[in-house]
Amino acid sequence: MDKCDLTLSDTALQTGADWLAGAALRPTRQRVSLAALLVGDGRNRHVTAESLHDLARRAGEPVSLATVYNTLRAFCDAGLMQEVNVEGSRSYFDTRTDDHPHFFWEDEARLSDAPADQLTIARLPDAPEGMEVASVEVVIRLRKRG
Amino acid sequence: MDKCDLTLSDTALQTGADWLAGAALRPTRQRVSLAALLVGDGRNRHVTAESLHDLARRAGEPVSLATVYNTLRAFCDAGLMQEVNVEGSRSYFDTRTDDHPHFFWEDEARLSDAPADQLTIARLPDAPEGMEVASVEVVIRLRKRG
DNA sequence: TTAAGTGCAAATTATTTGCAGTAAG
DNA sequence: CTTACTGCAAATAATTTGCACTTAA
Repeated sequence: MDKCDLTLSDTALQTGADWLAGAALRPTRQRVSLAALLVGDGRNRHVTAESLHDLARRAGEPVSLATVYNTLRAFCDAGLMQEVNVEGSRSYFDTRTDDHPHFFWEDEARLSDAPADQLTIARLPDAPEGMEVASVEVVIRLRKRG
Repeated sequence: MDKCDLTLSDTALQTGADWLAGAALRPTRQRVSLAALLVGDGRNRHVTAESLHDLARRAGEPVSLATVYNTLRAFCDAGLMQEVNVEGSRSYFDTRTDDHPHFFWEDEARLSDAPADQLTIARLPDAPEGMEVASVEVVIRLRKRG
């Protein structure tokens, strides 16, 4: 309930563990912590390795940065998350895995979901001969009005 | 005429120089060469720093990799090109500067324009309060059918 | 002449990997 | 037990930067 609570609730940890189990990933302490931070409240989350590492540290669940990288990679490989390309340098990861549009807040370098029901692609270019569409990424870049 | 010609034609160099002049960029030998390689034939081109560096070397117009990076950055700042985010690591640069869809050929790590007239976005999410849409990036990822 | 551009090498940033120790099945 | 995971430190990859030299205006 308390959004500033520093420790993960048991329900959050359980949700995280279930999420891992669904992908047959070994539920180590680190993975369960990260999973709980990512999906513990049932909402989608957008993180970078760095931001998730910070979240974990602040929740009192320390995990090495290398493990955060490896874990995010593992979660993506397992189909639990997807990588979103918005910025040349950093990589962003999203707990929602279907094709949906994103807002990228340029001044904060933050990524969030854009309301998918407000996006209508009436026509999409055909895939060239012998190719198929793997995914369609839509990123709406935002800046402060002024 | 010869698509395998190793040296830049005078017309290509002239086109490149004009392109620079349009943005009030000092036409150094290196910049004119790179500009000629990018827009010399009047068509859009999608490059990475590495690929453009290779192109220059093969055209007998050697430019240091650092200068290629600095120059691409300068061209973007001047509004002559735009950066396109498709892959976490590498940055891609496009000589076409309006919002238009891209194909990203995953197996070749190659970027190309998708036919813009075949994309129709009937509805786009509203920008959140106090924000405005800076750009809309659409990347269609392609893989071999199979 | 002078401010800007170039090239090298060194620095930075994001990410991955080797390997010894630790823990899950 | 055995194989996979973790964490550190070192390696890698893409890009940027400091600085002495060169060049366009």
